[in-house]
Amino acid sequence: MTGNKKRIRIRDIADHLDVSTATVSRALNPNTEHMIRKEVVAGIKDAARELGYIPSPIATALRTDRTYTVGVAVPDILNPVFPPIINGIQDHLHQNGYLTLIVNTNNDQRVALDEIRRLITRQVDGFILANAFLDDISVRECLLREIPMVLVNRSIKNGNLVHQVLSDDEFGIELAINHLAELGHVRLLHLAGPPNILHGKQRLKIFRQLCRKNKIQDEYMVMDAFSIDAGARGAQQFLQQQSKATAILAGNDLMAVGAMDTLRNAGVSVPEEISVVGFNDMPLSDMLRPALTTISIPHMEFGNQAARLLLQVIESPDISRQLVLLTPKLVIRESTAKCRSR
Amino acid sequence: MTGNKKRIRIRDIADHLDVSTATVSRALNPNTEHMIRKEVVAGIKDAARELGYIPSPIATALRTDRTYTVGVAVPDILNPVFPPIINGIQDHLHQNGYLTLIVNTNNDQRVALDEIRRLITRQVDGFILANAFLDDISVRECLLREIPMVLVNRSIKNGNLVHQVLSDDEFGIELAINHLAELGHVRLLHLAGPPNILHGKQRLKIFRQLCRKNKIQDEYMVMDAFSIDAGARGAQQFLQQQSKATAILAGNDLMAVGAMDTLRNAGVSVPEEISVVGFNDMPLSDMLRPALTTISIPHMEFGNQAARLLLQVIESPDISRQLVLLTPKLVIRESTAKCRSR
DNA sequence: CTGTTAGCGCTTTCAT
DNA sequence: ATGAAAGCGCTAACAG
Repeated sequence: MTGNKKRIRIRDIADHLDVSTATVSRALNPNTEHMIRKEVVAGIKDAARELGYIPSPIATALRTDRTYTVGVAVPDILNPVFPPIINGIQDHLHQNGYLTLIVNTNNDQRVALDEIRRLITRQVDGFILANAFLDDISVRECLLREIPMVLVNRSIKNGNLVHQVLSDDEFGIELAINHLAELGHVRLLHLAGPPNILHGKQRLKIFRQLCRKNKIQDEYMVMDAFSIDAGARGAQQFLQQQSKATAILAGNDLMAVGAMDTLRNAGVSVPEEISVVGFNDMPLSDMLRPALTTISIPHMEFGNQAARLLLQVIESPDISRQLVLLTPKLVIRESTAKCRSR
Repeated sequence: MTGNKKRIRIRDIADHLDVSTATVSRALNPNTEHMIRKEVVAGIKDAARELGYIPSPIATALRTDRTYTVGVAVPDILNPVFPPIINGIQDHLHQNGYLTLIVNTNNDQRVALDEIRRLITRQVDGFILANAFLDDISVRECLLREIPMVLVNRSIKNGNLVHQVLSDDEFGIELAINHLAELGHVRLLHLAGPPNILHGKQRLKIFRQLCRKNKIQDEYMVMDAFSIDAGARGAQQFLQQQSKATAILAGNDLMAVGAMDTLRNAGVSVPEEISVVGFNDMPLSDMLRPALTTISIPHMEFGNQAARLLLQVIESPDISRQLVLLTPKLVIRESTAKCRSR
């Protein structure tokens, strides 16, 4: 009913108080507020409130080249690990006045690059990438253009080029292997993720090292995705090969889910015949039957830290490279049990 | 290495070819391209490519008041139903050159309103809201400000005021009740969601109607959330009350998960002793044990349709109100079985 | 068909 | 401490 159509601009406030637009602008900006007499500032703020002034972020962006938005790329929003990470990122960014632009890349580097470029065109102030491959063209692009960026959860081969927030995989896998060893398992199978992704390659490497160190027989299969389907295929192969392993360490929870499903369909019971350990402790992993024993990473904290780091980088682009390593923990549930050698 | 610092603007192309900026602008805009001689257009496009011209969406937005961004609000990104809906939305919007701004409102109307206002400040062209309460202040705000908006999955009391993409709950619940009736269940319990949300109120109402019509004993509990926890509490109450119901129709899958967990912990087996039906067919519901029988809604399609509708509304704001009703289907898995009266 | 010109709303020299 | 004025990059009257 109130035909309150017109947007209030700085000009309106200025006219209203008979000062210049420059003065209004300065009074309303915390960084320049000190340049203006206190009383004047107060008057301007009052008028702004009174008139219902809302600054135009677009005009500001055009003028200052800062948009207060950051782009976030995830490989697969359907993977339950990512929503909590996104949540953590948004929480922190939001509190600091930033907007979050989320894009889903479907695990495809080309798609990712396209999206990243679109966001660059939109002038985002920086990126948080959760979708990095070991050799990643999007990361390279950002590096080249010197756009503030932090990698979360995944990273690139040459990690010292970038800021990163990662889980301490070595520690995580050690937890898993110790747990399994204590249960009497001496022959383990690792369902590894794709070798072009950090966790795929690194977890496998650590797995093999630690097995050797602990005198445990190590088997492994390198799968082509961190998905339920890949886990299922891995388990199928495992059954066909008549492997002697008594426990499976999956590359992530989704793979664990797929593996358990296949084992169950084949009449192999978990954990009685085979123990399964996942990685991530994604939401709902406690609601599976058997509930999944897994290496838990602090999802939200991942997001928070990544956001915090990025804002730091945006403020001081030349800050030295940072690596934040978050410590995982073992969550023992129902999918692991004492080894009953077969 | 290429010190390619400077952004190429329309001005640069114009100078390069000795035409005016207006001509360049027109040549590069599909809607005005026809005003310019073909050869000139070609020349301009070539030069643009050659010089690496990237238009500034910010300048365009300032000038035209169109940002080609839309805001999407979800009540809880951790609920697995929403990621696929978001996916569907983004797919469609992206194809049409729009950017998606996703905000998570934690089921809180105040938070939602704040977020919506922030996005309005950022000049989004429209909203897709998946978080509506029956009486929703954010929806009211958008209505008041006449901002293009479509509601998806949830709606408001006075639905004819808004564009909506919803599931046909009546049909869905009918499917569920028929299924249960065929299995011999004559006493059903509905775990209803909060009555201030469409699905909470509506599904309960339909449930009661259809039970009456089918001569089925209806029981129900009204819970305060569509969450695992609420489902668990509902099941607890169910056990304490020593209800005679032999099947539970949960308000959504999360509630079903919580209920099944509680039943299992109490030593009540699903589906042997109690059948459970969910609603939504969220990702992973097929990986639960027992795998969840549920009413499946086409998540992606929800998103697609909502996006399609919104773009339509943005183009023609005065289009008549639309309601898109998507048909659910019953997915029978392991959580329902023949009634063995207790 | 094309050019001239005037802004969109804001910040920031430069001057006073 | 404040104001005048220029301009970020683009589009859209208006004029020819």
